[in-house]
Amino acid sequence: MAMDKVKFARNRLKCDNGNICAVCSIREVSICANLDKSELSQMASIARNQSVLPQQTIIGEGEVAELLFNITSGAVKIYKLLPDGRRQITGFLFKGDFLGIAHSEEYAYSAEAVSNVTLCRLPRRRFKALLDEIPRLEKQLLEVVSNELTQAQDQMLLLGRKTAREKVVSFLLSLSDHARKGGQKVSLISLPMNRADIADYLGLTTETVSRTFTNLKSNGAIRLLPGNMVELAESDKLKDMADGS
Amino acid sequence: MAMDKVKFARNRLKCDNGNICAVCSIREVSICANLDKSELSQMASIARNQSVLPQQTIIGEGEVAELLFNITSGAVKIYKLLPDGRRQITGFLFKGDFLGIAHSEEYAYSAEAVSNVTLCRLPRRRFKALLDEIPRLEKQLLEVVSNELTQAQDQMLLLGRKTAREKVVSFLLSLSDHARKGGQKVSLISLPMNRADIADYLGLTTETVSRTFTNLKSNGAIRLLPGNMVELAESDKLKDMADGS
DNA sequence: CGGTGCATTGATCAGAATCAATGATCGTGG
DNA sequence: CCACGATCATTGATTCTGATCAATGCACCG
Repeated sequence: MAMDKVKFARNRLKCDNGNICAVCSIREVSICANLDKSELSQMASIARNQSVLPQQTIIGEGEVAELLFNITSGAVKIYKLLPDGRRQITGFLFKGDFLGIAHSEEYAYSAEAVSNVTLCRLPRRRFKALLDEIPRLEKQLLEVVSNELTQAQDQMLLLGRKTAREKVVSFLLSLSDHARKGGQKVSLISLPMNRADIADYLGLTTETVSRTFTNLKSNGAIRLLPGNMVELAESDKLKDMADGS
Repeated sequence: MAMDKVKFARNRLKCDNGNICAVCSIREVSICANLDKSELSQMASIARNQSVLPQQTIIGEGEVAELLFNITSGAVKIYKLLPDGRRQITGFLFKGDFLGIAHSEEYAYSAEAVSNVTLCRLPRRRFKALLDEIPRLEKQLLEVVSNELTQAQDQMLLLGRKTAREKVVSFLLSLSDHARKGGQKVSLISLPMNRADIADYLGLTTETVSRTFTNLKSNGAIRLLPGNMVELAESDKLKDMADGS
């Protein structure tokens, strides 16, 4: 029965890490997509699972980058700080996202768990060595980083040129889009992060985020539901609001 | 004499593209760094030189990405537009920078020459094929893209959380830093782009950029010289101004 | 010499920040 | 189970930074 299976898997994990990648639920949406069995077992040999509680720091900007992570569940925020404490969240990461890529020896940003998070942890040196052995892995990584760059450029447009309302609507739509890719309902999304996080992601204050939500609510564009859920109106109308057209 | 050499090179270029990479002046600062002779000749076999006048469009957002470019001289701006014409310049590119990387089939941004520009043009399909043959090239590309991502995150911090003055000073310092890497004087930098470009890069208006320059000038932080040159004061003081500390 | 495009400066406005208070939610312990 | 406190979200009043509108100045070029 199911219980036994789980127990068996756990036991195997303790003494032998061999198949954690083979049974990984997020493999096909992660950097490990398209790897064959032997490549997966190479990955498994350097990978370890790890749990992180909300608010806990995963990596710190400027620290020596000894570990890389693949997010297997939960939400993570990555951010940069100014000396006086001003913060810019440069991204929210979810299951399947890769964390800690650094071309330099140090992390370029900090990362903190937003919700309960589980991670697949990889020593950087060994991962880099694997890149030489598994060309496909390097290709996947290049694709991941290119995607992140494109997203970063979209976010620059948002930060530099959009109004508060456009920023908030764009944010909600990007979460909705993310839910769509995960096969979930697109009109009902969850906001695991608090207002301060949203504000620091959009270059606003918590008060402005809150007022904008209220305003969108009274327009019938959204509904705020219990449990940090938001219901979106027809997305065509919202899509127009997101870029001012 | 020198004249004959140039003529000879030009003639070779017409009938045989063989050594354009071998003699490329920006090779070591570009994606072609660290390639061996045979790899360079593979690159050369698909590369063509191209000149672009100021203000000319090089690629357009949304177009099918058939070409990639390596900038061999001059300055290029890349940008994204909102439907109503608002513009965010996401980067200025200079010699050695790579242009047109797109994980999708379409360019994610537009690019336009700021000054006279010379390019090394590569058909995307053939370049992608080369990536499979030359692992080192893929490594270089990954490094380039990772670097751009890090820069993009810095720029997000700037756009979302810095004041007008901090933005302008950060911009000047980044140009100075770029000059330093190019082995030029760091206290005397050139601004090939106009005020509107700077504004659209920093998420400001031309008026605010202009006022901020005037203000920095009267503080003795900078001097505006003829020929779009700017002289910077001691960079320690400026570095503090760039992040509000 | 005039004209065109770009930069600067001035006056005013507006959107978002800041300062301040209140309200809602959740977890904890009595 | 309820009361309390802590944390987070919302709302209000006011301020301020940077945008907008408008005019002038400057340099380069035919």
